Amino acid sequence: MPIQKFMIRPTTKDLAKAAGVSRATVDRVLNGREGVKQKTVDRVQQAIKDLGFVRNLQAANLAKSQSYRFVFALPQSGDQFLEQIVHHIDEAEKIFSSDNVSCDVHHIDENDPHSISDFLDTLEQNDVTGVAIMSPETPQVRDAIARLQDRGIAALPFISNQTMMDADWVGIDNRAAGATAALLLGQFVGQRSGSIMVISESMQSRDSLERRLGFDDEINLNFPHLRALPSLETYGNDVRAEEIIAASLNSNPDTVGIYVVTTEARTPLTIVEALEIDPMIIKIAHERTPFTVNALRKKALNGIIAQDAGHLVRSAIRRLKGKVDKRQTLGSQENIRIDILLRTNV
Amino acid sequence: MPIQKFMIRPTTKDLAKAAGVSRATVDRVLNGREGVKQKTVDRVQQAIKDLGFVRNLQAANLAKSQSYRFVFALPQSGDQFLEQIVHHIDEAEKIFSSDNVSCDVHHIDENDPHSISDFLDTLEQNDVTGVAIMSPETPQVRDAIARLQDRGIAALPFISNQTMMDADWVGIDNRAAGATAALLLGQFVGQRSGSIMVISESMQSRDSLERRLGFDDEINLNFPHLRALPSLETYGNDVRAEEIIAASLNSNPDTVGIYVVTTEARTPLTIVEALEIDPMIIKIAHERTPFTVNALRKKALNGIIAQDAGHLVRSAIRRLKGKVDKRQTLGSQENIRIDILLRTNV
DNA sequence: CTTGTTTTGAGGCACGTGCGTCATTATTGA
DNA sequence: TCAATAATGACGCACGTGCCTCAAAACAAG
Repeated sequence: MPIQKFMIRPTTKDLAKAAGVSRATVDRVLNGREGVKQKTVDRVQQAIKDLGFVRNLQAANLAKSQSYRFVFALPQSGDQFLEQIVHHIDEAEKIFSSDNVSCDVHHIDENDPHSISDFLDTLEQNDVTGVAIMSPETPQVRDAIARLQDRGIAALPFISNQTMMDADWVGIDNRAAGATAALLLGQFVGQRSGSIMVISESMQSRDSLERRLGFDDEINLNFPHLRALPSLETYGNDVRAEEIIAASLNSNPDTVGIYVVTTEARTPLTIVEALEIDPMIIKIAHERTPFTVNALRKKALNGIIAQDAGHLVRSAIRRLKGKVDKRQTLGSQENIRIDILLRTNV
Repeated sequence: MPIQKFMIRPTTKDLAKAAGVSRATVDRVLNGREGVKQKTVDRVQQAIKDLGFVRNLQAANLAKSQSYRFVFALPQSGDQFLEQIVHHIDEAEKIFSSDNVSCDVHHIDENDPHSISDFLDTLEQNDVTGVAIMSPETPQVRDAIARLQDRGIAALPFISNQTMMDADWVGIDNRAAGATAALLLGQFVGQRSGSIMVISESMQSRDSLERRLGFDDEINLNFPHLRALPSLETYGNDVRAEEIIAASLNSNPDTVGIYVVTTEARTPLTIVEALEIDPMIIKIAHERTPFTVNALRKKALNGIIAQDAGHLVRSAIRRLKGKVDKRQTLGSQENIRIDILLRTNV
């Protein structure tokens, strides 16, 4: 017979029998209640090992009428990437509804660490089981996250990393993303040599900095004939953006590539397009949005370095759920890949 | 208050009250048992709509002690890609164990449609709830799949497509994958013009054919200075492979790129490497395996077009489960992306 | 020994659904 | 109208776990 029979999972009843105790005692051990002799605890633990017992989460949640209420604390910008995120949160809520997961989005002012901290402090364990926080790293936010966890609320840095929780966050390695942008741009430029314009909304954010670092490393190491110019910072000001981009093109007529570091690529790319520059100049931007996809299709953009918004959201939910259930989530599916999007695979 | 209260999901009890019937009748309607007047059915359905009732799958599975036993029917080749798939099946089994999912792998002879069909015919609903089938398209297999479904066993074409189930399969659009390979190769080659060698184990398989079609379309349309040579078919024979590759390089000294269509890139790439050809020749292959990743790292390969093996497996499981539960799985997470892997984002 | 304390067992209810049985009511046909 | 049939209700058990109470047993200290 080629097919193995399905192994019936042992229940707490089986455990009790194997350990020679009652179900009540097994229950006390499993749920860490006190009043059990160490010797008895050991016997039960041994039985758990021997039988390979894993408790039935569904049944447990049913009994507890446990439900998972997660909050995504996101910046309030009108950014298209953020819109995608919100869209995928709605979609994920449907997918996870059968696991009793519900999600809410709460917009925070990413420039006001105090208000973020205040908001996080208002959350109660009764209302919220976990929070995914997309916010720049500040001491206030860091402390608020620590307080959340003390109150028994799961917390997870989301997309924007927080140094203190190195392994425990959801997002891509921005340094590698920058390097990928550089490699793609460098290869697409080919043997031509010249300057590369680097545009960012601001170099204050950790994400932009890391991307830039990775970008420079790769260019310097593998494309010595290319020269990455200092970052042009738009500060979200369209007039300023237009001025500095035009000025840069003027003073660097050998520009062969443009790299938009920032999430919001709309402004810089629209400006670049209006300037009607040489179509041979290679243009790379980040994040898949309706705008960037359209730009790619009409060849106004040569490549997009992206992180899958849906995957980010679902991974965050799974990891928050994992924290609540005190399970460890499995690595390979939570690893967010750096996607390269071209015309043919968007 | 920024956070919405969690909506308590209505139960069958609520349904019964709302429809003015007993829980038994609600149950009869929900599970499609007969002996209920149409008028009553309608009233219950209306109540389902009104309350937005969705049955609690966990509780239902608990009551039925339902478990999902899936079989992956895979070719028996020693292919590294297939090894990855098997590895991810093991991993996925852990991830899905809390959903009562167990998976088995069964190797089939992909060249013997009869034995495949025989194997599928032996499966009983009691032993197996669903099958993911990776096999070339033949009438025998198609019919066996139809018989499976008649017997109430979910079936899903896996990676290898079957025309008859257009939308209902797990895998990538191979035509787009071929086009992506072409676009990447074309862009990497740059302004140089010349020939492109195309290597495949065999052009019999639908996958290879579709990739080749997509590849040619893209090259012809957007890279007129490049010429894709006729496919070199190795038939899995290493000696032959070496001969035809060397011969091709000899007669096409203007070769600027090499595209390995087949899943198993090891043989052709090893041969190419041994020939010590011009390192400027761009080399693109398919699928992420230890070999291709290593080749990418040491720059023996410029890019990989891949489909995420873990994602393929998990998607197959989710979709099989969806069929069994008679739910529709949500699109965006089941869409298998065409990954582009470079040195920096493997 | 007794007393007090800790540890354990027995049992029950709950969660939401599936699936029985049996009795009761509504509807139909003659 | 009466019997036959169809439709429905009332009720109970099951699934595996959490959590509670109360009593029984084991143990410690005096």
